[in-house]
Amino acid sequence: MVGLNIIRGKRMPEENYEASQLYRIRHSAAHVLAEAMLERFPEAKIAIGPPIEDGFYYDFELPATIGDDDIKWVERRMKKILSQRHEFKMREVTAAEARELFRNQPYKLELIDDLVNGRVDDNGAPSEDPAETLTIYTQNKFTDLCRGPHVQSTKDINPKAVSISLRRPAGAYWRGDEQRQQLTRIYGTAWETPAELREYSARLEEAAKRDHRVLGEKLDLFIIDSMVGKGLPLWLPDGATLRDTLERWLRDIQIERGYLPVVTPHLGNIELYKTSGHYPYYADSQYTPIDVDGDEFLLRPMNCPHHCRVYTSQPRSYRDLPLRYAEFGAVYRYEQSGELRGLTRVRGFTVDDAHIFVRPDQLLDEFKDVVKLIQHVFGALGLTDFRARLGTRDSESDKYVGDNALWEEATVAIADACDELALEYHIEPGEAAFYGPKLDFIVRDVLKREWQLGTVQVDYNLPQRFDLEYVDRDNERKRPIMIHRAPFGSLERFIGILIEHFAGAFPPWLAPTQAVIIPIRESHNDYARDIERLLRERGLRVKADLQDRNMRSKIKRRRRMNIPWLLIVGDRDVENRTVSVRLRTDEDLGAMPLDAFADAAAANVEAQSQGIGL
RNA sequence: GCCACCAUAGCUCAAUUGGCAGAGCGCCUGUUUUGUAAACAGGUUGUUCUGGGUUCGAGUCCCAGUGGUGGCUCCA
Repeated sequence: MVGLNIIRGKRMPEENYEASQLYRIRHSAAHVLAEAMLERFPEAKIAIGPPIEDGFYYDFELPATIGDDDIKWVERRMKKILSQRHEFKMREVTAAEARELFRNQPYKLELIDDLVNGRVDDNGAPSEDPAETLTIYTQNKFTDLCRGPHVQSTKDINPKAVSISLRRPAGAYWRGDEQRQQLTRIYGTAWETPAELREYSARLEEAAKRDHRVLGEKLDLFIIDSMVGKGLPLWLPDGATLRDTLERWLRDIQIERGYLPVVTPHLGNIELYKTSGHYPYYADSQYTPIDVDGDEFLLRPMNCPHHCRVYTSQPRSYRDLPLRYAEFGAVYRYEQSGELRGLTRVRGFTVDDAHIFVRPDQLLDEFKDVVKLIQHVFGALGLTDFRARLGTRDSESDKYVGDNALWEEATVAIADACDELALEYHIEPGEAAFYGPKLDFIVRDVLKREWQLGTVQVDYNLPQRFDLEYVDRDNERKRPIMIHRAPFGSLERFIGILIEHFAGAFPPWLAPTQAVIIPIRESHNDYARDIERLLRERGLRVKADLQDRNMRSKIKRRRRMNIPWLLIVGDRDVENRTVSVRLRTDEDLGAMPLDAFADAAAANVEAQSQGIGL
């Protein structure tokens, strides 16, 4: 097969992955998978089968639905082939020879055409250079169009370190194009040694336990209820407490930095979105208009149009800028049902939005301040594993507003700000917002899916479309520039990622319940209630567990809920006015004066410590 | 939206080739009064996702719908 890595945007584990033995093993395993599949389904059409992170896949057009039995059969057959010794033999062929060899394989013929016409290069990327020769690889009875490299022979692949049973067959469009044939993709994983395969399986199991959808249910944080609707999460009290804590924290930070609160409605007249350009450009992700007394209203997909109208509510002077309008604004977007996933992809979400209106001379500093704010937010939460992406306009697409000069200016401004902050970023064409380029902060969830969280965007277009102005020092009317920014991105997605990041064990300042008081006997209940009251007065989120059950079962229950501090109180504690502190890490700190605990806990929360030590 | 798979008590799961729908946890009642991960006893819990069909008989087989999961496409 050709090395058509249509894994756009997905990172390989290492820079030199393509040169590694592991890459060859996986590439070769993909060929063996194709060989076994052709034995099972001789009429199958083969597409492509590259190595990917942690494994490989191969796409097929199959004559029938594939079942578990087929997968098992193919896996057994692969292992059989791998246990024999078959060389991977490379041969150069002309295009004519290749067409003859693959005359019954339409996908291969299409690839051959593209290669010789120079429409794609070996990596599947657009290319100007026609390929001069093609290469094929043969092992056992299977030959594939492929640029290699491969292992020398099947004996270089340990059958015990290969598995194709990992995932069920999946649909995938030919060349990633929704309009084209849907193929059946079979994923496999392959490693150099069985021990590595076992580690990988263990890693998957561990990841499943951190899944925010699993923890969200276990910790009573949120539900997604089918009667309310897909992609519309309901926040339960503990989840809402976590969310509220984050909101208040960010709100305070923003007030310190001169942001001004605004509150605007979730609907707007369609004229608002025609003016902003959302209506045509964003149509695919909007809900159909709602008829209100003969006018059409849209559930808002973004908050910026409303904030632009706040700006125009008064004449503005150059002295007023920068103006920073902040709102935790709920937005609604139509997402295809198959794309919804827990809290990370929903249909209604809250953006920790702000729109900053600046003069041109203020743009760079203001942009840098925003990036620093985002870095501060990520840093405070220990989110260090992210990458910064500069999304630019795709020159071939027509889904953007505004002329090139403005886009160029905005893109340069972002790049300059990053350079001045020594922030590493990479450029991805086609990832811009429809009104301007943006800098995104991207993290991965437990299943290694990447999600965009924080974002900063520079926009010259909406100010123009809304005819925003300020009166400058020289008494001329000038156009402000707009910065759109959201450090969390969406509260829903951010918290989803945060749940996985902390594996549900939140630092005390975020934990919905920070401490539970567990009386040893019923006679200690009054003391437990006293402690509860006192700690609540200190601003701590605590509960006295007064249920009629024994202490040990209460400990077990609360441990499961990842409560940072358990305060066990018995006769000795009542007498000495102490609490016996047990940490969620199972460390027993022993008895400590109640006031000392209150001080230490309040200090820990105040400092937003990552640890739970006192 | 597309391809595939799945759906049994609040949760995790069982139910032989189609033959009376079960267990643990939870919940309720009583007994127990406990010093660091489950005291004991009894009780309760069902439109087997929904609607049709085949059959003497359907949790089990067939069709349609709904919801979920994995993947593709798309995106905060």
